[in-house]
Amino acid sequence: METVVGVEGSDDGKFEDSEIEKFIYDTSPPKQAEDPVVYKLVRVEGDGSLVPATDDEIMEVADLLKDESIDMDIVNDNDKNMCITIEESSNATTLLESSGFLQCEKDETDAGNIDAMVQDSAVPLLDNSDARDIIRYSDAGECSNPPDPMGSELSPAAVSGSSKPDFSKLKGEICLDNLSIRELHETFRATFGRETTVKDKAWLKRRILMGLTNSCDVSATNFTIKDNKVPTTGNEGNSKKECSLAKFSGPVRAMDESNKSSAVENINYEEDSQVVSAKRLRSHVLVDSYKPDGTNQEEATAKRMRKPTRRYIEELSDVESRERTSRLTSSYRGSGQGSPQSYATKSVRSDSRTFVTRLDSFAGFQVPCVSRLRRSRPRKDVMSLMKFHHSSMGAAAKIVKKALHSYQSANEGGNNYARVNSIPKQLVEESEIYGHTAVTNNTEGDQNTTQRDSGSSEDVSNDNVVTVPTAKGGMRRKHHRAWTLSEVMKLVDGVSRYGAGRWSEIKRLAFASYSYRTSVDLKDKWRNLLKAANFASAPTDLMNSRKHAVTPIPAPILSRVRELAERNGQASPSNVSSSKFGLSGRTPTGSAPGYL
DNA sequence: GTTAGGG
DNA sequence: CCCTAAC
Repeated sequence: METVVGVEGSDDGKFEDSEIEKFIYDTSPPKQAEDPVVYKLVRVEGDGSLVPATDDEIMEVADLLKDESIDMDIVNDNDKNMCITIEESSNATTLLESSGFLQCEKDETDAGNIDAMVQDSAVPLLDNSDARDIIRYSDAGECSNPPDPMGSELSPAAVSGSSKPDFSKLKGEICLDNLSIRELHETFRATFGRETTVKDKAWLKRRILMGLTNSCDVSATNFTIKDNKVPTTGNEGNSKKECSLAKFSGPVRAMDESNKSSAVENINYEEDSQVVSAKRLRSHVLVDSYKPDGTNQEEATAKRMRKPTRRYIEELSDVESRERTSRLTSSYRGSGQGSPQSYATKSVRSDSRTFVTRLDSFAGFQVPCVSRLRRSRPRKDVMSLMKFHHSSMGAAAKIVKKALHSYQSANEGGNNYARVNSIPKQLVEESEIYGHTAVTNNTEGDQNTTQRDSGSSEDVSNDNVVTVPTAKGGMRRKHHRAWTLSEVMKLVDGVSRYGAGRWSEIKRLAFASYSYRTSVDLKDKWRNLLKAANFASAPTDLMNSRKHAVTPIPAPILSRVRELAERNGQASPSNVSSSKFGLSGRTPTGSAPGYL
């Protein structure tokens, strides 16, 4: 709690680059701790008594894993480095679930051997200082727990080379070094609620630190642990030590007290913590930890969080756009040299929406700015917000920026661009084959694409972004995604099933896998189909005549569309002239023609 | 948040 | 496909 509070206190909202990095790294610990929390909870309690929410927790974990795994697969394919975690995480989690949790239960059964168990479980992990493993573990942490202290202690560098580890390590050593073995034992007891016979100072220290860290995290977020502790904490002096230890945990958690942006997140965290329900906590943690999957889950959520898309901002002011362009160019060139912030910004700007989206989902941050769904145009209010508070962005925006940035820096391998760029491509490809898709040029995309690789130009079509001159004189970006036959068929099918007009339903049920097709898109497409269908039917076979039709829709489908339209009492908008006069005549069944 | 329509 | 008005 203390830690959190401290964070909360800061309202600044400003972050430095370094801070950002910290932020990113820091975020992982909480989730990591989570599992540990459970773990610990079970074990400790077992020592003294029972294991309450364990089942639920497990279930939840399983669910979470499930969800994650689904979303993550894609990510993983794209970039192993970036998403290290995701696919593997699921595995790891599973592993943990089976091994860790089960183990815990086992421990519970015979409390006598707890010590041994602890040793067993703890030591191996520690010894395995393989960076890769640790990372994996921690990532899995979303649902499982990767002992933060362990990771930091053993292989600081392993954790993406952040500087955090050193800090924690240092602190921990200082705290415990002054304690005698007896004191260590006491501390141990206070921490774990049981005695230990181990005489090895180093081991004790390690264990305590570990335990405390976990417990601290827990205590900060969850009451359960606290409760566990309470019984054992009766001893005097122990509490004191705990406090110091708790302090220690603070840093580990990595929340920079001066870091305002993270503060926001923390606040939420805390709030949830108020709720005893572990379940809730869990879910929350996931959110905070930037569950990659977030995007996919509820578009609505993403929408709310997102910050106005660049393009909108650009559109708002010509100056801005100009600036952006220049910046983009320069930034791109100096990707390695520029300050991190500029780098991040640039990268974000440079790429198309898809990219950003991808980014967010991959990294697992919640990037408000762009939802995975294609266009997310800012609401009016948002725009206005941006306009008026240009200099002082909202907290959310800041956070996003930060997250993005951190993400970038985390993956800074020198070739971020290439990697990043590849992501969108894959993504696009995942859903469909765009063999016949019209290729538009994507100015920005091309730039990036070119850089990364050759022969990727085709892919760009996925994220078609075209600049279109507007009446105002500004340029507006328009992305186009040709409707594939399969999509059209799905649409038709959906309409037949759920009825025209229930676009959201159709979108949800029939187009669940097409994130880029919104209900509005469906509606528009249907409108066009209707037009086409009526058009084709009335004259001769216009369809055949126009070989260059943008979307060659097979006659059968069109006829089906017509049929459906009729069934639904829809009339073709284009045929107004004919239907104008024959309101009653047009519809055999007598249903309203639909247009007046 | 959805839909319908106009641009 | 974008943007809005209505609901």
